[in-house]
Amino acid sequence: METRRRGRPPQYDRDAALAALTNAFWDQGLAATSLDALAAAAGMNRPSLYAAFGDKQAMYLDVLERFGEQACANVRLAMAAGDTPRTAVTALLRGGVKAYLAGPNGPRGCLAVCTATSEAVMTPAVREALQLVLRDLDAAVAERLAELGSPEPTLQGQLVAAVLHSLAVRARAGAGEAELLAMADAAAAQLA
Amino acid sequence: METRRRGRPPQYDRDAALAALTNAFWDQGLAATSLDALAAAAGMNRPSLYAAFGDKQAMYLDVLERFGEQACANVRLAMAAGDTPRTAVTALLRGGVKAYLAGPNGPRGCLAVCTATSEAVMTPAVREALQLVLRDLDAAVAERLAELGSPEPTLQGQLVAAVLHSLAVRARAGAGEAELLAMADAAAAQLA
DNA sequence: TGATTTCTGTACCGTCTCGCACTAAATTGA
DNA sequence: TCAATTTAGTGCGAGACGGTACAGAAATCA
Repeated sequence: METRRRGRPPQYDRDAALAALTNAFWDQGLAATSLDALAAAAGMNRPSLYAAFGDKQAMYLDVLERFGEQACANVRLAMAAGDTPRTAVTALLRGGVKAYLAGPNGPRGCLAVCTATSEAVMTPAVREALQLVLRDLDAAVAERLAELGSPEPTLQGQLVAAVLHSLAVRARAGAGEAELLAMADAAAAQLA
Repeated sequence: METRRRGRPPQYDRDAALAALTNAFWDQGLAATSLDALAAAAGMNRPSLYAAFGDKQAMYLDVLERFGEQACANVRLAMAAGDTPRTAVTALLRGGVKAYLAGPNGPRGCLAVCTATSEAVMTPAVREALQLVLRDLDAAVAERLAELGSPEPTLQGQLVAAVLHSLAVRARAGAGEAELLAMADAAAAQLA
């Protein structure tokens, strides 16, 4: 098992702290979330936060990258449930709606699309990280569509991901579940 | 002509100042744009900015509302060029790509989708204003599609607007023009 | 010509924010 | 048992930030 290290054992759990940081950034984005808010959310003092996760932007980039990985895993999981392009895309978009409507302070959509985009013009590291997340999401959708025999999975994957982007923005802007599900079903009917 | 008012005449031009505030908010969003940056952009002192436009959030909401109006006018103008749903949607999406790639500090997409979304969870006024902008955009697209004989213009309008949202986010994240135009054309081919 | 009105510009204020210095605490190892 | 190591916690400082008070400037009006 895990070898005990010298020195004072940390009181924080890294995964739990990252989850807490994710939640804080998901609600307010990078600029609007203070270090005090991040520290409070993680249950850590600021010096400990710095030692564990780096500066504020480094924390956000860490959160964004992990979020992208998790989002791709969710895409694969959701689309695995469908055995045709249509059923796979329906499952993906409907699952997206559910996820985007969740949040302790109200529907918060997708952390990447809904918060990283704002920082993208003036913060190259965020722009590049967001670009990677978007491309990985496109690729995950395209890959499953190819498996299911879609004739043009790359462009198709992009269009399906486009609907996900919009569903996320609309949910975060306050659109209702029925409206979002109707849009998801219409998109699946037309795109797959 | 315009009656001269008593007192010291203002040195700023309201429309020019609003345009400057729009540019500043478009690059960085609400939280990341400081008052000093806004004042510098508008060529005004902070007290004058406050007197003319209210507090920072009021400025942003003003900018967002006007942006939404202008965006709807742009949608109508772009779609008027098409005489079928397909040509109208193609013109709209291609025009959107051009607009989203512009910006003095790099591609900045759509001010509403790309910056207001981040603030939407924790700032009800921004969420509601964004919701209105999104709905007006949907309606503008749907209206023209109805004119051109689209069988289901409301849902269709939403899907086309969804592609616009995604194009904006992708442009701001650094996607290239060729890729965005290919996606725009594929979307027009499938949705109209 | 002075009063009144409206705007500009400087200074100021309180709070927030980021980041770090330093001490104390909690562990392992010699 | 004490040194070494690693982490937690408090306090600090400089600057940023949002916003306002107030004096001066520039106009109109009586």
